[in-house]
Amino acid sequence: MIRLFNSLTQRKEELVPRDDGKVGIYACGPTVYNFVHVGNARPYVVFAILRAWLTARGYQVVLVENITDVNDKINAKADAEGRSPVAIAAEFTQAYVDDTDRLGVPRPDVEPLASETIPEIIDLVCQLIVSGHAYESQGSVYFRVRSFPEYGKLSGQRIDELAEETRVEAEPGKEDPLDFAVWKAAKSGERDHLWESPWGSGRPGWHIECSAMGLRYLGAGFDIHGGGRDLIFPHHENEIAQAEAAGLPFARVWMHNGMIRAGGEKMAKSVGNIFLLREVLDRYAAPVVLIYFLTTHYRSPLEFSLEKLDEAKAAYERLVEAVRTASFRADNPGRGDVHDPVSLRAALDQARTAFAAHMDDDLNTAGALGELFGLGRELFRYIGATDAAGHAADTATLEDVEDLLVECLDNLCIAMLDEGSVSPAGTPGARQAGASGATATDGEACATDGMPLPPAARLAAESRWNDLAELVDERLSCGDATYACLLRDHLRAAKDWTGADALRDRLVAAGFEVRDTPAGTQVVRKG
RNA sequence: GGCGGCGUAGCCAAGUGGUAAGGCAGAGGUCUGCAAAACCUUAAUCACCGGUUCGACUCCGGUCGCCGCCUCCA
Repeated sequence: MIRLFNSLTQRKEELVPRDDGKVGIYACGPTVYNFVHVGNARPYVVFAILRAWLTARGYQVVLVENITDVNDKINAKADAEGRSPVAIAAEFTQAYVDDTDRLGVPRPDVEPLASETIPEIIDLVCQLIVSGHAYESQGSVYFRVRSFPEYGKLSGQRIDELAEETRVEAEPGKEDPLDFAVWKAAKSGERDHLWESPWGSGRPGWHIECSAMGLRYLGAGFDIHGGGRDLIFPHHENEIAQAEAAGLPFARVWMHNGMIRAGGEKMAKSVGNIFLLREVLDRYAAPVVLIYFLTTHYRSPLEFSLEKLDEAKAAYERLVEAVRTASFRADNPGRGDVHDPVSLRAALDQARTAFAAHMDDDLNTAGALGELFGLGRELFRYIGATDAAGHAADTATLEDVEDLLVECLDNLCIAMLDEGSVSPAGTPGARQAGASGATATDGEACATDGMPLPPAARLAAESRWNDLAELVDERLSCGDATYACLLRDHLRAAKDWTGADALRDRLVAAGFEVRDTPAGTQVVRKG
């Protein structure tokens, strides 16, 4: 059973989709007048992971995330730069897609543009006018807030109190200061980014595009609507009013992510404490940024700092180490009796169950990740105990551990990067086998001029150490440490410490970190 | 002023009516030819004050502090 905290009711509720087995999610995306910052990226990540988890749970999910490309701020920027609003919107829409793509998180299923939803918006405005919930005035159309008794149900505000405290200035043409524009008449001199309507040339008000797009793609009474907490009022409140006053039930569950802060204050363009997503991704690999996001519950505020990213990186590397170790030891179990994996098996079951339970419980990614770390510790303990006893590792269990870790991390959209790639240039998805012969994938990239190389393992088996040694540097230059590892195993077995150390130095120079294990030399690529 | 949230070890952060996951950092130790990685040990009367309860960090009330929204904002 999936439970989600619903801002509308202020409590966790069981997810009961409108249509059996299907979940529709609408999340508020950016207004494109600048590069997105880390704060903008949080909902992008949160709702992508919600979709991933619901999908893993067997639901058929549609995630709609709008791009608001019609907005006063876009026009303001265009004016300031002497450019067209269309050009500004196009530039930053592309930048948004480029930047968020780098997170390595699957894109939303639909990313509608406000500018492509104008007919639906006009239609909705017409319905509101017909039903008496909106009125035209001087070419603009306003929503009559007092005509909608439920106004304030999401934000917990009462209309009368809003009226008393409102800082909204009375605009000419408004019946009530609380009323808000659903359609804005073109100002004199404006030419771009305008559409014809029954009320003359103009553009939609800020909130209505989301009502229209949500209804268009997910239909009335859709399941989940998400966005940042700061959007609760007035944006989401108004979305509800516009849709429901028109007789169309809106979202049933509202999810709001907490704000990212910097220096104790909300990260916001207006505060000037923003860190652009692209800047962060230039310094930290995508999975590290995801760990940073996901080790705090999505509803809590999250402080941004480079130190926290560094901690996330260390945490990520521990997970990578666990996956790498499970993989390497599964491939190189060692000799002797198989060490009893009962405790590791228990940890595996525990992690599998608890991970899912945490995710089911309002997307508790922090708790879920904790389970993975716990499994990692049990894995390391098992390996340690196995080595201490001079036993062999249980291959099947280790493979199960690796599979579970990778699968769970995949649910969190956290890719296990090739360790050499724990740097921004990394390619997601590569999994290193970890064994002495682990770098086969890299070796493939290195042409051999059609000449089949003698497999390192065969040379070693035949004790042709000189032949092996001759190939070490050549293969190392191709990123293949296989030969070096096997030669080093030989040197260490012969207690040739000088030779073994020298070879380690060469491996390090080639970008590898070297670890001696009872099962042989393990190398790890370092970025 | 109204609405909402938060306050858990040095830092970050889960969580539960029955004596507190995990990550980072620190200290000591183990393993190792030396390393690396890992493991072990080590730290919290869960902001404060009351109340309910056999028992609360977890429920209720109050206080203090911090944050968000009420204006554009993910």
